Amino acid sequence: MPGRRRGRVQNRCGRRINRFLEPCLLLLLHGGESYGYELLENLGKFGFTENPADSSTIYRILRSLENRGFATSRWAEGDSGPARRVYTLSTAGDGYLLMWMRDLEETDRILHRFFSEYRNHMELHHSNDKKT
Amino acid sequence: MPGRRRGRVQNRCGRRINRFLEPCLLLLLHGGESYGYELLENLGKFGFTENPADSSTIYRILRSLENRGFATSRWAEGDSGPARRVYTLSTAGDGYLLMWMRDLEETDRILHRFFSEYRNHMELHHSNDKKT
DNA sequence: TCATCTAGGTGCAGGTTGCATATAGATGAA
DNA sequence: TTCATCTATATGCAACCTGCACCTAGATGA
Repeated sequence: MPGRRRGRVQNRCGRRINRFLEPCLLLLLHGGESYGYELLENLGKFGFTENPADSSTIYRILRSLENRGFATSRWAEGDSGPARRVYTLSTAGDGYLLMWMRDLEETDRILHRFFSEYRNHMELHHSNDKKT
Repeated sequence: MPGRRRGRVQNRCGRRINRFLEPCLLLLLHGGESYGYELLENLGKFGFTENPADSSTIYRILRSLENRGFATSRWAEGDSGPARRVYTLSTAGDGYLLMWMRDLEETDRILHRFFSEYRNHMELHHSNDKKT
């Protein structure tokens, strides 16, 4: 239910973490230069298989990474098909990925704090059920 | 850096999970009826201490829970201070909390898939460093 | 010639959220 | 009495994020 939309259901597909596509792209680019279309296909690693990521979001994130100095881009011809805008991660980009990693670890702690509260609460709740 | 805003830094404080305040409020309300101002204070359980949640968000979520039939509200006088709008979770609300729980567990899986990819990649990366 | 694939991109609308601000009753100190 | 402060709820706005629809255009092969 979270993420419903008027008329049609929004394709949120597990992307419940804000801007999660960004660290995924950073990690892929850390493995070597690449371009939008290829990155889109490699996102399967992160679970974007059933519900693939939207290409517009990817292109926008890549541009914003470049604007903030986390990557550089150049046009390159491939073996086939149209020219590609190939992105390379900068040193600042490496640092940014590390920052994202720490941020996501913090998110994980918050999540598990919630799980702990949930279990704790439900145990009390059920033991109260038995008493009454 | 994620979550920056023009001019000032946005207080995103690790709340990177979409609508995370909602399941927190649901869990608190599952423990018994309560009202906005009190809920705001009890959110500390979930790690909203250093950067407390914004009250406007809480009041909006409570209203939306009521609009969707997940809670009911009534005005009640307290021992002191102005009247309070007291919310009670409905049966549908219990189910909604359960749904949120499953959703967050899925989020956790996605998160750990990323961590696994990250560690995997960094190991390869470092072993390549040694070779060259 | 034309459909299809590859590749990159824009515009828009809907949803989420933090900040500023408004309102108002209750409380206690000056 | 006046006034600051606490308690309590609420609205408007702007920024941000994202999915969907749609567009352009080169390459490829039937």
